[in-house]
Amino acid sequence: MNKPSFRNWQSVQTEVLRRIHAREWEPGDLIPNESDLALEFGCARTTVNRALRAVADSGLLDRRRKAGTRVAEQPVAKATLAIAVIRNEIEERGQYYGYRLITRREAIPPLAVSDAMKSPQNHTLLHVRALHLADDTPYAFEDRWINPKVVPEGLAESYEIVSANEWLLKHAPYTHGEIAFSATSATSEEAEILCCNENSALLAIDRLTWDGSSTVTKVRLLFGPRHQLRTIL
Amino acid sequence: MNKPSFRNWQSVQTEVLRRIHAREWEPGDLIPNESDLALEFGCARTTVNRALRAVADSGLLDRRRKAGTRVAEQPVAKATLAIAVIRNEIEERGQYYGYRLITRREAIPPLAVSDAMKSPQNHTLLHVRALHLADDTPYAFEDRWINPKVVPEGLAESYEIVSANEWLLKHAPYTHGEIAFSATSATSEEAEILCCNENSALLAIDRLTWDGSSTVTKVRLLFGPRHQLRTIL
DNA sequence: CAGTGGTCTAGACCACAGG
DNA sequence: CTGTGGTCTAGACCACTGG
Repeated sequence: MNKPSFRNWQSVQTEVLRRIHAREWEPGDLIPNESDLALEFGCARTTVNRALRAVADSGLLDRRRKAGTRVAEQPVAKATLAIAVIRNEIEERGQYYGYRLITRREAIPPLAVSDAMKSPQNHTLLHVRALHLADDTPYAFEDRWINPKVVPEGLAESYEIVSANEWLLKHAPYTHGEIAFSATSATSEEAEILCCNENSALLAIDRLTWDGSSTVTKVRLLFGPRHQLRTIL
Repeated sequence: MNKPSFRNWQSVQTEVLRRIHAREWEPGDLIPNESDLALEFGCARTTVNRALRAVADSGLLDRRRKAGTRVAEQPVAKATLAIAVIRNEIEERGQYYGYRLITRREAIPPLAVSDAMKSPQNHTLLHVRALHLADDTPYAFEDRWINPKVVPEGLAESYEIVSANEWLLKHAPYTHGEIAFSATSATSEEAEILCCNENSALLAIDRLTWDGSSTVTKVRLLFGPRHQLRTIL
């Protein structure tokens, strides 16, 4: 029985995944080190490294210097959600995108918001609320606070044609952010905006983005009933 | 003005991110090719490649052979959610994990389930329902269907002590899966189980896992009101 | 201290797709 | 057809950390 040769890191990865799946390497097992595998696979250690790194990133292997590489006992599934501009999201489904500005004003935010944005309590922020539609049906309600200290040009924008969602992505760079998914009951106002029943269960996405140590914007997106966020594992 | 030298791919990545953030390279711009950057940065092309690949993975660059590398016009934020075993999730918060089996029986699933699992309509599956608790408070309701054709050993397990969530991860390998997040109103039964009000908005996670071309299991996890899934961008 | 993974290098060949 | 990114190689040094 000949050893097949592995010419690229993807094929090495496939073989590694096969061994894990076939329980040739069982959960908790220490697998051979990179040099040995390189020898066995007939390729350079770099190639083995690339493959093992990819598998480790997916959560199936635990790697530690000196301790070696082990098959994870309880692999942590990682679901990656792509959060695109809402317009693209809708158009990629082949639907017609619509947008309607609801309100736009400068205001002192509620405590929960100024708090989360670490903004002084009496400080005015730009508050924009708008509706995104797919094929003329309400799709998502966007409720956003923008920090004019960080994005002063944002005050000059009306957000009547271009949504804040899109405008900010183009004009307000950010370094990092947080995102949270939750469920909430539609208030009567939200129900009216989204054309659903009051107390319908809505999927909410809250995002807070930072540019260095300043908060750029905080947004809550409410999706219509039965909306799903899907991805593969 | 000296050119600082970049000794590792992380520092190259940092510099690339800085240029994008500082708009030295604007959205849509074609950036220099790898060889030129390697020259400029005083490192090997491999190192530049590694750095650019990392940035591209995060969505800030678009790379195409021959066409070169461009700064993304509308970077797609990618939120990666780690879906761990519920017990670990709770224990990592420093809470006490509890588990209670609600029902366990072999049954013919409703059409929606047999359909999604691509199982023959009259085929019996194992149906397990259980509650996960954090500090004796209901945390998540697990409603699961298991395919005994794929996991026959699963029929011998009582799931009274070890949750199906945990048992399957250890004993039923899978190759791929789908996951969906949504919001739903608590039925009266769900409300009773989770100790919340009927019609409360609950966060639901639906997972379907495959082993090759066979469905292993389909599970719906319902989390108590106000539960959030959080991650960083 | 010594073994492991992490990374760098210089050079090479290749696959792909733009013009 | 040609320039770009994608990858491989062999060898080297380094950083971390387990024993």
